[in-house]
Amino acid sequence: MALDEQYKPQVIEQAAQTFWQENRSFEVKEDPNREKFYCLSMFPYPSGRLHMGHVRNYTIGDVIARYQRMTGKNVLQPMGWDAFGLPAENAAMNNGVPPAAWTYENIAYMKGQLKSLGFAVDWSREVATCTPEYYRWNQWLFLRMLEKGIVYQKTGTVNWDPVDQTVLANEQVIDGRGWRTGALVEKREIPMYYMAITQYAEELLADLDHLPGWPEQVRTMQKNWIGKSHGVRVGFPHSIGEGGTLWVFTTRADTLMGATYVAVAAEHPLALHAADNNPELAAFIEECKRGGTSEAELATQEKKGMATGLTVTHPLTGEELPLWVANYVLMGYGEGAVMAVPAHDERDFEFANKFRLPIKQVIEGPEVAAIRRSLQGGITEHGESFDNLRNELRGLEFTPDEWKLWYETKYGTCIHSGKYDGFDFEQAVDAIASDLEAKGLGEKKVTWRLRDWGVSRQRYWGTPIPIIHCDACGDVPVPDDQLPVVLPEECVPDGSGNPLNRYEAFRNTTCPTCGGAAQRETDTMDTFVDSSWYFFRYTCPDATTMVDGRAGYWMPVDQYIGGIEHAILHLLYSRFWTKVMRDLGLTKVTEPFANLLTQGMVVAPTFYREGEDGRKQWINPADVAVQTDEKGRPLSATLTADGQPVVMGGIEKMSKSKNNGVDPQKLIEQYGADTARVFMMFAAPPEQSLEWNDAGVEGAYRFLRRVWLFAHDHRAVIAAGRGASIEPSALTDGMAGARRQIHEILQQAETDFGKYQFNTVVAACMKLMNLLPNVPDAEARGAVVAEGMSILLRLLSPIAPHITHDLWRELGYGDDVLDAAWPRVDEAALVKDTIELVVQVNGKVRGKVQVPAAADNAAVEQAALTDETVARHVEGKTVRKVIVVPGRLVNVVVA
RNA sequence: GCGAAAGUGGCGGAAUUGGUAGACGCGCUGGAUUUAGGUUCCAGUGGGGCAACCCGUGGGAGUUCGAGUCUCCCCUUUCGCACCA
Repeated sequence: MALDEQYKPQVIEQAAQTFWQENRSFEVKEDPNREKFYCLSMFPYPSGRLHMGHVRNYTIGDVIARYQRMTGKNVLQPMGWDAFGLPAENAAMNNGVPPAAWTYENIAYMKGQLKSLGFAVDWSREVATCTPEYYRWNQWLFLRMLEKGIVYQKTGTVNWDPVDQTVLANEQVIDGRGWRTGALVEKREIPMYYMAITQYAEELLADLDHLPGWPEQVRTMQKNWIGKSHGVRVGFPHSIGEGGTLWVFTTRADTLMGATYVAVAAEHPLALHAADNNPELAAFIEECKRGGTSEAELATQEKKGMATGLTVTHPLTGEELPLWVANYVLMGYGEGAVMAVPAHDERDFEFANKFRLPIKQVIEGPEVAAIRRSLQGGITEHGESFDNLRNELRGLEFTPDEWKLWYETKYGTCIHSGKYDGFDFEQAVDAIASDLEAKGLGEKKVTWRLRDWGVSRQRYWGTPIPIIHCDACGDVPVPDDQLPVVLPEECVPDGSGNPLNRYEAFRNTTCPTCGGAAQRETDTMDTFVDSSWYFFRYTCPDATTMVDGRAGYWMPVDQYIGGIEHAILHLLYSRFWTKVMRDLGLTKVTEPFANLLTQGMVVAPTFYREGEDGRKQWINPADVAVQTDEKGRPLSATLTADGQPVVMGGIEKMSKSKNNGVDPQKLIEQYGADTARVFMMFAAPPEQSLEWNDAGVEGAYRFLRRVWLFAHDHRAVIAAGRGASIEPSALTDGMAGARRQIHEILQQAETDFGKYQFNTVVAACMKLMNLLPNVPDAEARGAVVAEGMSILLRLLSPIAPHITHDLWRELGYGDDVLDAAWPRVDEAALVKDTIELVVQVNGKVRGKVQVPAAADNAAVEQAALTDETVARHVEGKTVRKVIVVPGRLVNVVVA
């Protein structure tokens, strides 16, 4: 007994976890007679240790899984490892250990960490993507997609480090330079395999409307990413080289009459042709190749361009338009060429303004017409009349604001457009498209922003692409009976290219078709392939095919939980793979994730000192003391070790680079898993970012200890009251009031649980805990306290499973709170005789009145007007109307 | 640059979705217990004012009897941008 009275999380958590393990509490089987619930958290990359983001993600998932189980569902919650990827290669370069050994070691350690958090995971279904048993199905499906024409080959642009002679990931390019060598990175075109996700663009877009369980913002982001746009393909005839037509795509064909030049990407064939006898242009094109390939980098770089000296012909006016090469036009996007309408496109305007290209207004909307009227006869900042200005544009430089004032009109009426004058957007597009079509120089067209998915990676630690290159037979798919193509696990990358290229035993093979000597493809697959279907494999991890019938029971995932940073790529690729699998007859589901919860980041304060070289040295918050004023406002911070000041760097995402991480392991050792879980659920709602706070952790611990101590102090009371039936009408007013509050809190908690708003669920549990010691010492106290405690334990059990597991048994409620029935509100406990109404005068609160719950509006009005303060504010004024919101408030409108 | 969000006390956040702004927790202040530190317990805590009251949800306008919530403009911060996962 004496030992019991202290809250010792390490002891009870160990005992609870042993109980679950011995009883195989979380291993589940398909049961067609029970409603299933597939609860899935995004699997971790085995980086070495869990970070707080993991802990938060898996705690949210675990709370949902345990809650759904208590509502009676057959709940599957699996776990596995996204085990291929770049960090393993980087680790190998640093410490000489092969990526495989490093990865498996990390998995073993992190699995132990996950177990110590008490997650209700069915570990018998564990999957690691770096095992041949898993990735053989990446290869198998790749080959099926190749057969169906969904996988194909073409060239793609990569970041090339000329010193290390290797391809770099975008992450490895810093300010246009290789992260290890510091060399200027170049763009390089290499052959790659692609997955034709654009074949599914229409369906991927349309099905977003059938995902009501996804956050609106994620659906919008995906919609914009897919980017369906209706426009016109326009041809500009030219006589460059052997002559031909330069094609562009535009969504604004109504502005075609305002096109004043045409720009192509540096890699465009016409640009290359023009450069043949123009060294200056050739140098410029070379310059455009510098820098990385990421869209953000390309879009924010300074706009550069150079005239080719060549022209193309405007398809409608016959006018000759200058042909430019511009770094803001991308070869891999659309036609690699654009028509430029500086008057009605901000980027074109900026470019035209810089290079003094003509600007021709062809659209006028109501806003601009109004400005024109106001300026009529007036003088602009440039000292010229508006109409003169338009004629003089060629010689003037404009600020973007000036341009906006005169020309920015989204949609309007065509002007200066010959036969199209007076047409609106739709009429102009229709007329121009049909005129172009008649000349064979254009037609209406739908285009997509979405591009096909390049899956080839020039890296070692990934799924080998199952292709064999034979001099005689070409590129030959590896036959199914030779799968998997097993990745050798002993290589150690050194930063210069893919070690598989030098690994003869892997590379050299025989051609499956002719039997002659041949070479394996050494590129591996993008790791997004691994994560695009792992949720299928969990349902049948030992299947001898890619998936089997068990997937039919569990899929789709009922609740998917993961970081918002995956809102587009991972989720889109997974949706695509699921549809491909469906078309191959492997599944009936068309969307993998019915409901999606995108959790926020874990952030923490940062501190630093500036070194002599001006570099910031980041100091861990654990080593810093913050001084506050008497209201608790932070004033300054000092390093605990030397007492000298450090700079407060603001709140940032927990990261190694800012040295503001908190190690979950230390937290668990100090306070236990339940405290960690309660704090994480309490400090913020799941979708918002969560600010780490050591004092807040203490608060969570204090709360759990109070629960523990109260339960132990009131064992006898609870034992006596447990199971006793409560007759609401026989309770004293005080007791009925206490019981009503308990059920009101339960009602609120129920709603919040349904919304997955766990921070207020914890708040509800705290309120219950504050209430229970104050239940009046009267008849039926034991029964009410026992009821309240059983509600508290059940509400809390998904969040703090260990302490509630222990207390549920200790207090004699049952064997296992895991399968206890979810608490239900007793409507009879909620009944009130009188209610309090707020009385406002002209919208300001002036008083409160008690009225019978059944009072009608007239009686309520009467009561409101007799309130002393209200009467004072109404006195001498005319009551215009009285608004009564039943059960809420009365608003007296006076004048 | 493009796309998507967020902004409420000293801090994390709450607000039945248009109806009492600040639940719950942290911090802070005062008190009790303790040899002391810690723990625990009690009280207070948006700002101003003796008070009546006034002000207050990033800034500015608007709709409404009533706006943190709806509409428009602006500012700031965060996430994603196709080879980090």
